[in-house]
Amino acid sequence: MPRPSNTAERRAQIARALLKVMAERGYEGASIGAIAAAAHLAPGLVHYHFESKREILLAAVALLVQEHADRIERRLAPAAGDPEAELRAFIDAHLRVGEGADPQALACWICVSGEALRDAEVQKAFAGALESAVNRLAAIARRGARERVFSCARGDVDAAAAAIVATIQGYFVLAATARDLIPPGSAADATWAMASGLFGLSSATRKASR
Amino acid sequence: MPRPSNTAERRAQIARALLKVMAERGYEGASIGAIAAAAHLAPGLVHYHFESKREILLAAVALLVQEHADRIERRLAPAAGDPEAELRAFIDAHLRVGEGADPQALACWICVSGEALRDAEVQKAFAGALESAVNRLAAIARRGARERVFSCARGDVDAAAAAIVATIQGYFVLAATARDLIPPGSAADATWAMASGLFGLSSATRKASR
Amino acid sequence: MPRPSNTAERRAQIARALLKVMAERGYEGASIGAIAAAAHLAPGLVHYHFESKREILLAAVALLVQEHADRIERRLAPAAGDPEAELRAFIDAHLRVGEGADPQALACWICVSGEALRDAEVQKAFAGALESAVNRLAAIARRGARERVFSCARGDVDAAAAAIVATIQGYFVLAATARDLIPPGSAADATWAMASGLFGLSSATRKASR
Amino acid sequence: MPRPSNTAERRAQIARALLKVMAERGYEGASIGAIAAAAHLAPGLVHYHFESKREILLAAVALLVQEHADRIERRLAPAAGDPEAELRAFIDAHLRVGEGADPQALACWICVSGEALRDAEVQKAFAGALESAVNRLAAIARRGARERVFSCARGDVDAAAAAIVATIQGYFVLAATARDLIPPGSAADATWAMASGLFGLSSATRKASR
DNA sequence: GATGAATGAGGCTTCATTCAT
DNA sequence: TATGAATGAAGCCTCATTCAT
Repeated sequence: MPRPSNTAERRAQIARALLKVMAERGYEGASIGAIAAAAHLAPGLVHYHFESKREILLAAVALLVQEHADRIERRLAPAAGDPEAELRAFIDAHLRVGEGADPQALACWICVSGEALRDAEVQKAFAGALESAVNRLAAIARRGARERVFSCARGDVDAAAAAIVATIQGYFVLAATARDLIPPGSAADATWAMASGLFGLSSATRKASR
Repeated sequence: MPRPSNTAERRAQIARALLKVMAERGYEGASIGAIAAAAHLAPGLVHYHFESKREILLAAVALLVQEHADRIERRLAPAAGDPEAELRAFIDAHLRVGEGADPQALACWICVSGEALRDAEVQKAFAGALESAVNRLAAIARRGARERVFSCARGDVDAAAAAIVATIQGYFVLAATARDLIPPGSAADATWAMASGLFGLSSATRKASR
Repeated sequence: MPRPSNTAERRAQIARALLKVMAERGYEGASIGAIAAAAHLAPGLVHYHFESKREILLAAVALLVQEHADRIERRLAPAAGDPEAELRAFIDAHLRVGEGADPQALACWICVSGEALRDAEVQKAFAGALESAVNRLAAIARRGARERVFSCARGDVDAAAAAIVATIQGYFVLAATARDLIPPGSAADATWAMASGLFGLSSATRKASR
Repeated sequence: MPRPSNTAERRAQIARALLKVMAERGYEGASIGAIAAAAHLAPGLVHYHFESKREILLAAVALLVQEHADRIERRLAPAAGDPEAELRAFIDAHLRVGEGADPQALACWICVSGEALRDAEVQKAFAGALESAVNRLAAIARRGARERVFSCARGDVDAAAAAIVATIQGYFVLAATARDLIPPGSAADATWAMASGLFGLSSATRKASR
């Protein structure tokens, strides 16, 4: 009678430990030993639950992406149905809180972007997360266009969505590496102003922001 | 008969080799041996010219930053005096060519952002480069505001400049990790549209772009 | 099912291997690889049980000192209670056997004295061993003085003890580096004669020696 | 017309630099670069004047030995002709000043004893120096015996001389590694007392010491 | 003689991974 | 499942030595 498997929790525990260590030492710097220590596990156990260090990274990225997505959706929910409010919520969810919140996730996100350059699987997960964001934004934009709230040429929606995601991503990098360059509290507002430029929102609407 | 020192060139040679290797293997993955090989030098020579691997990184970052700055200035020169043209040139210099150009530099830039998280010196250099960009942009914006080309609240100039730099930085990340998300050729235009939103450029002006 | 730790034995095994290698190649010359080989272990294992090479040295010194102390005490036991016999036993234990015995320990002792110059911890252990010897001798001398066997000014006891220890230490060096200078079998006798000079032992007593 | 050779001075300069560096880093720790720096020379020059690092060591040992011998002879000169005074001068020359004097030479001496274990040439030089000391002492002792100042069995002279040299050597080690064990100023006196034991000097004579 | 660059071997250490228990 | 030991491959760095100038 095999004891009930706890592999799932263990895996999450280990993946989370990697995020913790990776945030301050990077992926290469996160040794199995350090990960095990952070997870309060014996080193040998790590390779019982994961084939390789890379597998842990993949699990960690999945965790990171999932938790981020969940958070965004939670923030988006109240604004459901109102494109402008949704757009604003989307931006705020990323930058109003995200600006200072969870520096660990921020650091990991940067690390992951680096690993994505060299690991196809990581790249896929990372790009997938970005794509989801773009798609989410594009959906909002399309609805806004349909409802005449946004004025955006059909074909430009994807470009616009990508631009906003790029801005958010760029703010992440700045926040993590050159925070002083961002006037406090300006990220979300400036992004909103930029989005206004993209979607032809009126000045009036823009002023109303925040 | 003192031999003429060739340390300066050697250092540049080695730093450039690091950029080459780092682009495809990351900083940690760029072993001294690999760097030496890429520079066509004996391994031992690397540590003759550099105290440590980290020193090479610092030199490489300096090189990267300097060459980037030079390129930008070259692109900005023709537009000197015309704020709108300068802004456009600034964006184009980063995203029109940069989009596909020099993937090596792009990858290195991402790597460096990651190292900046853990190394104060790298962080300083990286943040310094971003700050230069922000300052350059802010100067353009201030002039534009003074000349009534841009409408931008005094205090928002820095925020606006940071926002544009963030967007560019974000496009770099997307270009390196999720290129498919960027409709070809859209980066510069979308950024211009966003900048228009920030600086209150009229539709008319916007259409004229590119 | 925690595996029973064998670290203690392994550490001793490795420390002993260091002594072995150090005896013929010196401390610097004792590479981790050579130590591992002498201990019949994989190289990587050495650093599993020791933080650094220096830690091995410290353990080895402790071992060396302990084993030496044990040997001395064993030799001293039969003479317990008779100051003169104890003094003689102390000298013989170091020089009668020590003269030719265990050249490995002898060489290591010299090496350690050298390392003590540069490593505070080693110095502490080395000086501690010497101090123990001095104290042991001083205790014997004090008792001898109390019992009127030795005539020794109160304050000179420590100086006398140190002098004898110095002589022994000096013989070690000579034995290891210039054996020919020591007429065979003369070390213990000459030291005894010198001790007699220090403690005012009568000629008669002196002739009785050995 | 070749420029006049300065090799001799250069060699001495380099050998002396080795002594300086070796005193604080040991022989292995004295890299050619460090030696060159200490000698204010370019690294490449060292191997122009010496075949190998080992050659420098041999030269340095010779220097050390020679300078020591010179110093001793200078100290011995005033006492020439009086065996007891010579003996005392010999001891004082080594321990009265030597106790605290020239810690660099002291450290080097310990280092050299260690190298002597592994290098036949060094061993020869080191043992030679000790032998000279023993012979010098033995000559003094023989004369003292002839003049009835010392009472020392014919055959024991060499053993006695070796014993005194051993004591001195041992004091060197103690002075360098466990100075606290030597009551200040006691080394020479205690050695003299020991020598008295060896040479049957009367109490009266002993008290006159110092 | 002198200089600074070049070479390549080797050392300490870290680490992902495997394994016996 | 879990543990701690074991393995061996690199990696960074130091260094004696050689060389071109």
